[in-house]
Formats: sequence, structure tokens, C-alpha cells
Amino acid sequence: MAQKPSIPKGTRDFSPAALTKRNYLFNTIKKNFERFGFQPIETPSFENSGTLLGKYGEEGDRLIFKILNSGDFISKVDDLTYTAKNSNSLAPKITEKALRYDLTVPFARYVVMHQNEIDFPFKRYQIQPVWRADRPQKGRFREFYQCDADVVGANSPLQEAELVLLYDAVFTDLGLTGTCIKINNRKILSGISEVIGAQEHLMAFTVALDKLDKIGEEAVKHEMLAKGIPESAVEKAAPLFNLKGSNTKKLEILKDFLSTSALGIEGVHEVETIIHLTETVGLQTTALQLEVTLARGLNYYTGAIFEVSAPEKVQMGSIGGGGRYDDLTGIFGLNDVSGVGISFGLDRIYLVLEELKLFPEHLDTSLQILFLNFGEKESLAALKLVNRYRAAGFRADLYPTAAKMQKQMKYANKRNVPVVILLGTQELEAEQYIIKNMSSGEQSVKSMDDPIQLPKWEF
RNA sequence: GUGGUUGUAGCUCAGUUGGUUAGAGCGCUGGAUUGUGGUUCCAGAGGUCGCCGGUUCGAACCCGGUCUUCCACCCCA
Repeated sequence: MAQKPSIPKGTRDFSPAALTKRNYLFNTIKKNFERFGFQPIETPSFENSGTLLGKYGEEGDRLIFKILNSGDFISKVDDLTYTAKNSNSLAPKITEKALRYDLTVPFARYVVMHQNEIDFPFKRYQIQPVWRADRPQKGRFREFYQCDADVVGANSPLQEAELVLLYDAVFTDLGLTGTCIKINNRKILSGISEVIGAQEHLMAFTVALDKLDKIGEEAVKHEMLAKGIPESAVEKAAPLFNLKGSNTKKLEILKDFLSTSALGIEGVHEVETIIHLTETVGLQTTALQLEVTLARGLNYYTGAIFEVSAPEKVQMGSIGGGGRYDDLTGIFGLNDVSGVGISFGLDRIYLVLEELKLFPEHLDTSLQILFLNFGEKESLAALKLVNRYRAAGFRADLYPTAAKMQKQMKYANKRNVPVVILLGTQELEAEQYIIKNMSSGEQSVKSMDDPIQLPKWEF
């Protein structure tokens, strides 16, 4: 007996049923991307290590899958590095390529490489798998699809507003009501750290602040102090921990709080504009909410930050996120190209739709008609008929062998085929065939000459 | 990367203080039923108890390692 096959942890096979649903999700998102004027691109599964390393912080580098060089790579390593047995110094010498970790950095690379052929502003979308050497958990995999839409070369807040509308359009299309788009601005966060006198602790401050709704106020304060943020600063920031009320009210409080920080006020104005713009157009099913504690990990964001949370009735983290990054292409040598983008967490949205039973019932792209096989002569006639049905746009198939009728019927049953066509010896002689409805058991006889069409009870 | 958790038939799970030949339901195959599926009845196949090693007269059960699963961190979609 052969060894039992397996797949690496954090990876998945997709069955026909699951993939049909996934495709529905992909297609709905794609359709809306295109409606909003985004164009598709694809980039390679793996990039040169240098393109990816150092772009996601130390933590990110650890999670990048590195690809071993081909050939006799080990003999090319100098003795000193080899005998040192240090992974960190050895790895760069034997791995020159790495699997894509996200879509944003390769996109930045793409923009820089193709800057002369791109017409700015460039709106692109990209749906491709990415890989992370993470430890899997529920809704977290080592291979998963990301689904991004970004605009580069336009720094008007109109773009942010458009992206909010795009989120709304997609979730509305999917029938997913009750999602909440949380918005914040990096400049507000910088302004806060400036005002409370913790400028040099901006990162630690935002990371801790981001955890507020998860671990609570006390724990956040504790973490801030532990990270070296002065107690006076934490106390000063305290009023922001419980910022409640409408967006307008929060904006008022922030304006007051940040009055001494030019940067902070700029951020408040940006958020105000985005909220105003989307309110003018109107959101269908999602809510837009200013959330001062929203930070997000990626440190390339410089302006607006978004995060989408699933409807409250389902236990699921964020199902999307994004923001503005002014300097992204800067790391590849192209300055002053502002970008803003959002991302959809496909796997999580899938889980949410599944849990709320929001997938349409008639997604089935599987067989509509199965022709039973009664033997050589009969199947020949059936084959001709199958092709006529196919030409008429039906998904039709002929059972490949003249197996027992019971077996063929069972097969039709299991595959959920709604209609079975019987063309046996008697029918062949009479130049007829029988159409059978598998849910009602109803049958009707048709002549071979009749037009290709199913009775009314079908579909 | 840290700490914990899980693994028995295709699936969901039983399995006594370590004791002969490891069970059930569902599913699968065949038959009752040579041209009619879902129901019913009968029969059958299918397991190196995740893997490797150790303790023992004897291990699915105890111990160690490893892989896997899920969870909490870290981080993130």
C-alpha cells in the first residue's frame, strides 16, 4: 500500500462545490472592480528576494517563503558563512527568489518598472494567491488569495471615497448587509502621539491602541507603559479610548484635541472630506465609522486607513482593509507617486457568506441533463441528441457505459442532475425519447424531430 | 517564533485499570429489482489505531520525538 498522500499544512484543496462558490465571489468582486474603472494585472508567483525582503518589517521577513537556488548552490557559499551555521547569513546566499507575500509590494515594483507605459492615474486590480510561512489558524492559511484594488498617481480624497463606495457596492451585491467600514488616518495617529508627547513611540503606541476593542482599556495602557511610553502621555491619551457618538461628534473632539498639531488637523480634515463625499453619494448597506483606535500593522500607510468588519452577528475578524501610502514606490526609486488601495479578505468573506447562507442557490454550473446509456446503437443516437442540446446551450452529458439503469439513475441523483433523458431500444425504434424530471418523477415523450427544448417543469 | 490541543474505516465518532480476532452509524460495492433514482431489506469490502522509537510477557491505551489539526499569543487577510 502506498503512503497516504497529504498536503502541506495551511494549504487546501477546493472541491467543485466550494470552487463554484469561490468563483461566484471572485466574479462578483471583479465585476464591481471593473465597473469602477479598475483594470486587471498579474505578477509572478515569485519575485527576487530583494524585492520583497525588508518591505514588511522583521516579522514579515520571517514569514516569507524563500526558494532554494537551483544547481549546486551550496558549493558557491564561502567557507566562513558555511561553517558559521547561521541561517540568517546563509539564507540570502542560497535563496535568491521568494514567493509573493502580498500583492501590494509586487504592484509597486510593477508600477516602477512600467512607469513609462502606464497612464496615470492607474487603477489596477489583482486577484492572485500569496504565501506566508505563518502558523495556520481558522481563516488563516499559508496559501491564500488576496484581492486588491489600488489607484496610483492620484492623491485626491475622492479616491478614498470611491473605494468606500466600491466596498459598499461589492457587499451590497453579495447580499451581505451590516458590514462596517472603519476609517482612520495615520496623520491623526501621528498628531495624537505628538500632542501627548510620545512621538518617538508612534509605532508602539498605535500597535497597542489597535488592540483596544480586543483586550480592553487597562491592558492597552499596561502594554503602552511596558513599551516605554511615559505615564503622562498614556493619561493624556485616555479620553480618546472611549470616543463614542457620531462621526461628526468624534471629529469635533479630535479637532479640539489635535488643535496644536498641524499634521493631526490635516488628517482630521481628510477624514471629514471622505465622510462628507460618501454621505453625499450615499451608502447602500454598509456603515462608515471613524475609529480613532484603528491602526493596522503595515507601516507603509501614510494617510487614510480602512478596515472592514463583518456583520456583528458573525464571529469573524476583519474581512478587508486598506489605506493610502504616499511613499510605496519610493523604495523602488520612483518618488511622488501616491497610492491608495483596498483589499478583500476572500477566505473570510467566504466563511461569512457560508455562515449567513448568503450564497445563491442556483450557482450550480454542473450538469443539467444526463442521457442514460442503453447500449451501442442507442448511445450513438443519444450522442447526436446530446450535441444538439449542448449547441442549444444546455450542460448535457451522456453516461459513458451501458451500466445498469439503477446505477445510472443513482449517479444522476448524486450529481443533482435535474433532468434525465432516456433513449432506449423502444424509443429508438419510434424515433422518440423520454424526458424525466428527477425531482417530481414526471416524464414526457418527445419526438426526435421536435425542437430542442425542455418541458416547462424544468428549471 | 512561544504555549497549549488534536489524530482510530471514505466521513462522524465509540473503544473499560494495558490483555485474544479494534467496533457503530453514515457512505461505498453487490443482491432483492434484466427499462426507472431517493425508501426498505440482505450480504460484502474497507484499518500497520498519523509516523518513528522506547517501556512491557503483552500497547489504540503509558513515555519520548516528529508530522498534522485546532486554539491563544506574535503578526495578519
